[in-house]
Amino acid sequence: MIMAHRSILPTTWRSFHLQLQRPLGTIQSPHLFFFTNSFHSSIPNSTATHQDARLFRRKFISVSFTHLDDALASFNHVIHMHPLPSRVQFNRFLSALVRMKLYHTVVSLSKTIELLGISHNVYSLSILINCFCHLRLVEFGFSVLGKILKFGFEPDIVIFTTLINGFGVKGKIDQAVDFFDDMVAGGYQPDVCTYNVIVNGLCKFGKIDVAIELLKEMVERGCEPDTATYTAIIDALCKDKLAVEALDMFSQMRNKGISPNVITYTSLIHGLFKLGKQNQALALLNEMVRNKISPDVYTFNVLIDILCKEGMVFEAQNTFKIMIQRGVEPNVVTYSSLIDGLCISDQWKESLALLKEMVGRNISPNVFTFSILIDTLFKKGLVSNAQNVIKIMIQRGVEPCVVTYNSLMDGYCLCNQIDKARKVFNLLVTNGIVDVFSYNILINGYCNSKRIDEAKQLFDEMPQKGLVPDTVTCNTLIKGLWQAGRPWIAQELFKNMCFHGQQPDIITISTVLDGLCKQGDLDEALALFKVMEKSWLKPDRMIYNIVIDGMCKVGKLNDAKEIFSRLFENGLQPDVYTYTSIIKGLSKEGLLAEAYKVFREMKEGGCLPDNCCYNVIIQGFLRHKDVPKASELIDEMVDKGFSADATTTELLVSLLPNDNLILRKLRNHCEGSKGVDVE
DNA sequence: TTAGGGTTAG
Repeated sequence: MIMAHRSILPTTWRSFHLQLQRPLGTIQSPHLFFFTNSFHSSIPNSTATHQDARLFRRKFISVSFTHLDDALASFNHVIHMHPLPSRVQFNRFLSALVRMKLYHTVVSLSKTIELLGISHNVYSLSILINCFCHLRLVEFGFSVLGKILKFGFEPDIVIFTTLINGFGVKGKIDQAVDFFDDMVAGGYQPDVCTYNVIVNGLCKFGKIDVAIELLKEMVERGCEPDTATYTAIIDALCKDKLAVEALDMFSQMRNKGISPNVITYTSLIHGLFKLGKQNQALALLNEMVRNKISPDVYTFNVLIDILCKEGMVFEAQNTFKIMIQRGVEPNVVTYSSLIDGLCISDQWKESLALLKEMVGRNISPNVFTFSILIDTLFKKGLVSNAQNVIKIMIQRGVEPCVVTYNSLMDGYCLCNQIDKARKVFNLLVTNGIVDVFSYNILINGYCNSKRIDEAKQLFDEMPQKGLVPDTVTCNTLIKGLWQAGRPWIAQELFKNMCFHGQQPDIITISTVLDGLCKQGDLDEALALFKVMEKSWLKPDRMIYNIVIDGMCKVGKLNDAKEIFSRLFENGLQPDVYTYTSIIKGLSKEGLLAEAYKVFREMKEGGCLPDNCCYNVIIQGFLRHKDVPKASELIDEMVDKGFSADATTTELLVSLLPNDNLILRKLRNHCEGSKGVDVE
């Protein structure tokens, strides 16, 4: 869908770039830290001057840092100074780290601050709860709540909202709702943030309908929804591919006088792009800029990623330049998307240069960045390079995840080291992180190595691991089973797959259809073909050819003719295989005149007979003892540089004396072309 | 000085 509109994209993108390049009046100045390694210039040391110390203190108090290293340098300075910053100042500092999503760091520094003798207050404990919740450690958050109660502090709605969110982050939406109800029963009035946490939890859990109901109820309960409420729902609708509903919700919020912000626009733009609605997405982007809402790092990341996935890396790089010109600092996501784009378009050297650049700018590659690189290396067959990158990744403290290991498995399978892939797979099982992708890769590996029993065994064990085979799993195994000569099991699997609402791909269907035709199960094949014609997955020429050939082989010529005419109705053109099947079918039934007519007419349809087609028609005439017509066609065939196949030769030998002129001609031709043995 | 919504890999 996205590809279909590609031709209109560049012009529209140029106009967007021009829009963005215009000054908005409120453009932020670029962060100085972006171009310098601020960490090294600010490491505390014994020679630091009194002026330096004042600078660090000021930096700490004004929380003017953009990187972890920079923040830590400030922190390490102030904790050695007298007097120590106040609890309020430490809390401001920790809050800044929370905004940078540095939750682990906050937990660790909180302990340090406490050890310095700075006692907690309700805000610092609230910050700590928030960090535990974001780290999916809601239970730790509750133990901090215990501490709050022990200290005699009164927990407020902010703390309860944070804990409700903690359940939501872990996907425990029922517990989130229970806790919300307990809180209301305890006399606490939820505010818009509390509702938003529940709405977002419901959305993330796939319960968008319930979230929309809650949106309506909020008003009745005296709490007006805000931009964040609508944005959470709009984003969920987009991710559920419900673009119309998302746009409807967008107008609904504006009609209520609730203004969309950069997050709302980014969600919608992202969703519309993903759904192939480029024009609408670009219109919104322009509208957003017109409304003086500046695209931020998330917006630019969405644009860069979409451009990269469209293969428009050059445009993505331009967008990256504009982003920097506008003072929006790229992050690990920006770089990962660009690296991915460069890898996709085979610009391997450029992607490594970009990796170097990001490290130089103090942006650490994460598990996504490494996985992109590793996957590309494996797909290029550079196994040892990929293994080296995994080592580097581990050395840098980035833990490989199931995606990384799946790439490793796929790499081993690609170079026929299936047993090594199995070892990795077993490791994933032991660690409880094996997923459907892991199974798909290994099943495919076993199928390609002709170890179909192991492939089937893996497929059968998936439910025990709590995994449901997906379309790829089924398609892979069906093809494997068929190639391994197990058509019945493959057919059964195919039926189960359709029964469970999974969509087989066209290759799987053609494999199954071909098998059914070869078994002579034409009724089943025809039924499947008819279902396909009515479905979204329209039969292609290969599918038509399989069915027409099957019908012709069993003499169902009327059915074959009907399907042949439908091929044109569906905007497809027959090829030489289609004609050959029909000619063969007609000849077999003794309808030589008709077969010959089709043979001559196919040229008019822009399709020339090939070697096989000539042999088929010649065999038809020979089988019906029409030697003059056969010899006329043999002459024509030889003149065109084709030769007789084994069956034609066999028929000729049985029909004609050994020194026949036609045979001699064929023999001479075949000796010249070292083709078929005519003796 | 404490809470909520948007971005990257197979």
